[in-house]
Amino acid sequence: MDKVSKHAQKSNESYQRLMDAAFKVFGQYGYEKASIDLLAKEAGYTKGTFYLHFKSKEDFFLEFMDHKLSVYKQNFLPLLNSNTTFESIISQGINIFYKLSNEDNWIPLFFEFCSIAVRNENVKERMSIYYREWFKLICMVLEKGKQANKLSANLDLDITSRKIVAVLDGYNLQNSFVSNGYSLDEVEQLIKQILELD
Amino acid sequence: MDKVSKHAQKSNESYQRLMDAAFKVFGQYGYEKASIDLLAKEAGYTKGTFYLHFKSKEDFFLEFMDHKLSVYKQNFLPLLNSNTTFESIISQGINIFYKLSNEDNWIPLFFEFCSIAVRNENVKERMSIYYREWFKLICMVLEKGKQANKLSANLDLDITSRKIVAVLDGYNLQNSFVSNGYSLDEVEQLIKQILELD
Amino acid sequence: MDKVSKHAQKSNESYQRLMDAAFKVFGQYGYEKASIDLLAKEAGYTKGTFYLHFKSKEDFFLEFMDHKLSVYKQNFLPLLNSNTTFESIISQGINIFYKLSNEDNWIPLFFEFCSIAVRNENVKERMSIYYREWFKLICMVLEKGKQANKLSANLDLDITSRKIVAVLDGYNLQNSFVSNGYSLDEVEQLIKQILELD
Amino acid sequence: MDKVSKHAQKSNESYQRLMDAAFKVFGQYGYEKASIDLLAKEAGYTKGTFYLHFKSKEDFFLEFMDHKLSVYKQNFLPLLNSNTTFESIISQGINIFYKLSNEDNWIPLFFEFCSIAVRNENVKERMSIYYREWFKLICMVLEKGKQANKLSANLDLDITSRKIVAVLDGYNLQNSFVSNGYSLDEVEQLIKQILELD
DNA sequence: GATGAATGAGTTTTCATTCAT
DNA sequence: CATGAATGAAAACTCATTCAT
Repeated sequence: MDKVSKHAQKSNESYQRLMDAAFKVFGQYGYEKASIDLLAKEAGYTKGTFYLHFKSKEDFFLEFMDHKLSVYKQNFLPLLNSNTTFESIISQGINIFYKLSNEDNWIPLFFEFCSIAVRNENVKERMSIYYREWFKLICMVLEKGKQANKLSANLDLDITSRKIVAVLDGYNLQNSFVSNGYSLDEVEQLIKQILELD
Repeated sequence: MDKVSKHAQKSNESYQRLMDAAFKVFGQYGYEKASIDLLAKEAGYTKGTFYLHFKSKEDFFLEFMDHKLSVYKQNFLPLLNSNTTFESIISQGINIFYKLSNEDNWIPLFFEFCSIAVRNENVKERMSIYYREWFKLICMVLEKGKQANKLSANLDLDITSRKIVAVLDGYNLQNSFVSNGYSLDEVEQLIKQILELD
Repeated sequence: MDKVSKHAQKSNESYQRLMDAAFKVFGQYGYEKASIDLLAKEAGYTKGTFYLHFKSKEDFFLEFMDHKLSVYKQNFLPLLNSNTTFESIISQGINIFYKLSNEDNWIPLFFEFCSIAVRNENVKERMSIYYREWFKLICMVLEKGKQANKLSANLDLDITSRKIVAVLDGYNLQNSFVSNGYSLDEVEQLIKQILELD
Repeated sequence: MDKVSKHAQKSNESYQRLMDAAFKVFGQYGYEKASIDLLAKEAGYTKGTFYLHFKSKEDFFLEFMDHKLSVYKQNFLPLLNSNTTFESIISQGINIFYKLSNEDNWIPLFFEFCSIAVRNENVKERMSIYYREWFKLICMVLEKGKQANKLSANLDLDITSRKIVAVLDGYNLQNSFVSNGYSLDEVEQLIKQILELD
């Protein structure tokens, strides 16, 4: 293994470890209270290493956000190639959503994204992209439902996807603060009602 | 007069001015970046005066949150005594929600509440209370629908109120980041679908 | 003594002490290595107090420069109202210059001003003003020489004042690095040669 | 090969490139703000290479100073072997001085040397040597004037050379901050006055 | 020779909080 | 009631230097 690749490998490792640490630290402390010091220490490095990779805290946050939202969405891609029934795909989708939502730090992180986005155009832009991709992905899944004659040909997929996202976001919000809020079963039931599947 | 009894002084002018300033400053800068200096100056006072009324920034934030959420809910109380048709009450409610949501700083502030709540038990407790009261209020409205035979007697009001809140929250979230998201009409249509009014 | 004046008095005192500390600290360490920490400590305060009075290090430096250059020039004002012979006024002026130049920290500070001025437009602007006032003052003194028929009516005072300043600056520069450089007597002799007094 | 013998390696390409970079970078940013990173990059290398050649930033600066001042003086050596009239040699010297002074970065660098010298004995020592050599060189030129009977045999060359250097330094200082300061012609006129040539 | 990852001490700046007036 | 001077802890960011490759 030559010099170059050894250096590159080390660089990659520290980059990755900083990203991983960010998930934990930004989730746990929020953007403002997550210090670079803590972030770096959590990754097993010192501040200096952080600035070797990123030129500022905001820069890093943006990059981390891109990374995190991209990974988040990839979890849903298998739905597009699934061979099971449409109803089953819907259920699976909800389950994946549920699993991801319960990952430590994801919900706090998501609120952080929202909270910063309303004041920072760069972050807002990323949220916007994230939502659009979200809608598109759901539209693609719903399209399969139409092709399988499970959904009415009249159903406006754009609007429907937006409704579904609203219901899921609303569910997460509510469950963060109210124990014994409504259950996943009820989410599924509501989504099926929106899809006129029942 | 000790700090605790300060809660009783809500009629004070300085108290009110600080609350108003908080709505603006916390909304615009977020909790962490809103300095006491700025807060006090916005209210027309200096730091010293702030500490005359509140023992810490967190304390103040908590009291402000109580104040703000309480004022927020009061906007919906007229719905309970309204004499119009049930459908009209629903429409009115959605309109009030829409108007409040578009008030400057409300959405940023709400995200701030969420973002802090997931990490701070005191704030979380308040969010929890807020949501419960929200549910209760909607239940009371829906009860009128049942009495007017507009809603099925079988409809589980607890679950239904939760669904409605989710839809409204989800709508706000989405509209904060995606222009041309779904419209108020669609919200109303979806809520009516949930209520099986159509 | 009322509250206001007590507060104002304290404020004045800390401002003054910070200015005094600056003369010592900037002179001793130079702008870059003079930390706010040290500056404040030298004045008997902490960093926070510094930022109560000045919004940044650069801002402070500019204000300090104004202050210092203004005080510097005031030392020469008595020359304008002196009643002695023109030759004596010239000698006195050179002596004042000599005394000020040998004040601890003045020369280092002056080099600092020069060194920063070439890279910072704000500082350069101040240096430019300083020099122009310098020229003007010398012109006024020389004018007295003309009125007393000690100087040729043909002498161009603008050019002459510039030459004198150059000789004095050059003297200071040289004496900072070379011991046994040329003496004050020689400066006086050279200036008299420029003035065609000999 | 130890660090000390590095002085002998002045023919190295990397050495030369670092020296050239230093002229630019120290001139542009000043000693404190010129980072090794930038210095190395400007020379086409990386930090590591820098430390291969020099043991510290200060060390490098000292060596750079030696190098630069030595190159500076070499520009005047042709004057010693010139065959033209004494007056013409004087004019040539002033012109060389003028040309060098207007080289980008030279004046800022010179102020940097001064500014550091008053606080650093090593740097001061080099400035002292520089000035002494300067005086010596001028004395040698003036000696030619004496031999050609252009200068009075009574003229004290040591003192005269000091005066000339002061005038030149003063000219540079003044022209750095005041546009429309006195002109080269006036410098020449003043120097001739000092030499009693007029 | 040359690279660049990693460090850690140091720098400017902000800000919640206290307290004498 | 109200002020504002003073504090000190903590934050983002910089940079000379080292060293494994």
